[in-house]
Amino acid sequence: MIEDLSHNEKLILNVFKKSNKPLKAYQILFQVQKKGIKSPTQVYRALDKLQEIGKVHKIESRNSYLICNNTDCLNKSSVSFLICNLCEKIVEIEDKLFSNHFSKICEEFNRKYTQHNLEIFGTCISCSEKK
Amino acid sequence: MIEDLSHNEKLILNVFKKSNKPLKAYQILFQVQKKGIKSPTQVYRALDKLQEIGKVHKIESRNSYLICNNTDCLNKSSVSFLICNLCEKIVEIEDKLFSNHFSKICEEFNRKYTQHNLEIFGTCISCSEKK
DNA sequence: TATTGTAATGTTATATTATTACATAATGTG
DNA sequence: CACATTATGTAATAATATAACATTACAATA
Repeated sequence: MIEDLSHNEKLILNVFKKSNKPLKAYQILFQVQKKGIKSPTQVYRALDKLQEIGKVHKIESRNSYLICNNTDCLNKSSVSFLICNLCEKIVEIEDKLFSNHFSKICEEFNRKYTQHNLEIFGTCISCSEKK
Repeated sequence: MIEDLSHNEKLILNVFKKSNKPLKAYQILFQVQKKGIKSPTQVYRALDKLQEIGKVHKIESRNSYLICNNTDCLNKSSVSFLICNLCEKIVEIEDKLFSNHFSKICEEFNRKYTQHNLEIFGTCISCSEKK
């Protein structure tokens, strides 16, 4: 629940809401320094919490973080993204299907599925048209 | 072709061959310091090349690198891994199927698939049995 | 309201991962 | 050999992330 976010957590969530783009931890830090947050630790703490509750996801290959606009994101820890290889625009995909599919794959390899991280790179329509 | 790897590239590929586990750049650096390699730059350069030719893949969520044992890996830039969430054992999955599937998803979103990065987390059999 | 326990914050330092920029050496080709 | 190209070496620094510990805020309850 967003209501019980702490002061710092709300601050940083707001930075995401305003930008609606993937952000890096130190970009966020620079944004909130005006508001009194001084150290990376504080940012990373908030990011951790926001990730735990599924409001923010990390894009591993980019070391960046993206707000989740799904009202109640299923992807607490599992995430699937489409990333444009040219302009870096990123879209999150909802994915019950993926989880089921990946669970089966895990079974084949004698593993118990817990979560996944999927990044699909491709050229978005506007970048395709620019050529 | 492995034959036309440079001296440093071969050195570092050998470190992977000996360990056969995911390695971090600075772990590699410590290993090869005996052999005269002194700086991270040198390691990262070799890693870049090894990744380009598909002999090594990066595991983004771990900032680590893994040798690819497929004789001629299809996954030059696309990779799919199973990662044990407990012991961190990692297995690479070959995946023509994935690429096809992800291409279709890209089409649905008006994108042209280029590559992907998939990390499926799950508990491996030996970790399951330990409980 | 005083006490006390917990969660949140603040602060400093440092670890880890990766790149830039530039200098030097080695190697192949005309 | 001369020259271009590729590989190496070297130093500095940027970018990302965590550890450790001090302080404050705040709610529960005696």
